[in-house]
Amino acid sequence: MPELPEVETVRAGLAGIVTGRRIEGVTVLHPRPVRRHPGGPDDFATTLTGRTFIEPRRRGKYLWLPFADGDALLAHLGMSGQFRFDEPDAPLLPNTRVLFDLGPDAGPVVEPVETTSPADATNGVSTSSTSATQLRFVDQRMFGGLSLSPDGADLPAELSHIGRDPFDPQFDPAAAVARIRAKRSAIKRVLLDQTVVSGIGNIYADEALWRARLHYDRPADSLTAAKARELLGHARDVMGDALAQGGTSFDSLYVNVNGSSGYFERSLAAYGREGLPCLRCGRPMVREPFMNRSSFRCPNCQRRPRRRSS
DNA sequence: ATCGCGACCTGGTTGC
DNA sequence: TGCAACCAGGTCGCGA
Repeated sequence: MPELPEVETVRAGLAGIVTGRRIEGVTVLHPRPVRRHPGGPDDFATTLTGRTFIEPRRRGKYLWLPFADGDALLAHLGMSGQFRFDEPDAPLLPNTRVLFDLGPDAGPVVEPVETTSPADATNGVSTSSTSATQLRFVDQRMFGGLSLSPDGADLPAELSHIGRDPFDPQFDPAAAVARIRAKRSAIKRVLLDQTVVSGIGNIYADEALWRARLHYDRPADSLTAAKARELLGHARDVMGDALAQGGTSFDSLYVNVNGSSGYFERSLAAYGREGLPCLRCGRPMVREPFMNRSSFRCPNCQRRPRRRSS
């Protein structure tokens, strides 16, 4: 599921749960998610135990969970990664890969739920649990990964090649426009290139291109600076809209995708709308393969570019 | 140096 | 009904 808005939702959820807490133990159930950790699963478990989290951070689709000692736990959700927070004896979801047992929350004391109140009996929703202390990494396809990044609290060295995302306070729009226009590749390929601008994936690339009325195959260096600036603005706007929606439909206990739920019903104008009318002109949207994946566009609003003349 | 493709995985859905 | 093929929102490394 994860492009920038989804990863940011996870980050914010993790921030409320792990910050200030100590790792009491780590269990690696499958070695693949820690494949990028140099010491392997056993070292991953032992080296993380005893460390204390400070507030999680994000760049693009990457997360890192800094420790008070200056190192960090680097995490990428891949295509299907989730963090879940559960009671240690709760049944494991399928594809649970790594367990982190956390010590008690050392942060501000939370008002205990008044369970004897008749008012509470009316809403059967359990909104909090004082015994949930296990952070779980669940990942079906295992494209995601976890590793310890030495001295990575500020910015993991592994992310040095990842460009700033549009929500980064130090994001430089003019520089991003210049990087885009320096590429001869198709504009969608450039949007997906995380070294140029990070955080944009297949869905939001299609949404941004639809808003800008651009065809995915348009050479990036054929865009005017104004058009490139507009496109970046659309990318940021659509991800901001998704983030605003995502923030509301989550149970704060579960740091992530509940997998199901109505979160998926974001207002998408392009992605997944094959055969449905373009929300601007009414023509049926089409799906076409591009870079071994699906691209959705309006055949009227987003015309295929003429071939480059030189 | 840059670009494009295939590999890496599991599981749900589609079509014969 | 069975089974193969296809599809999934990402990233990396390799060869050209």
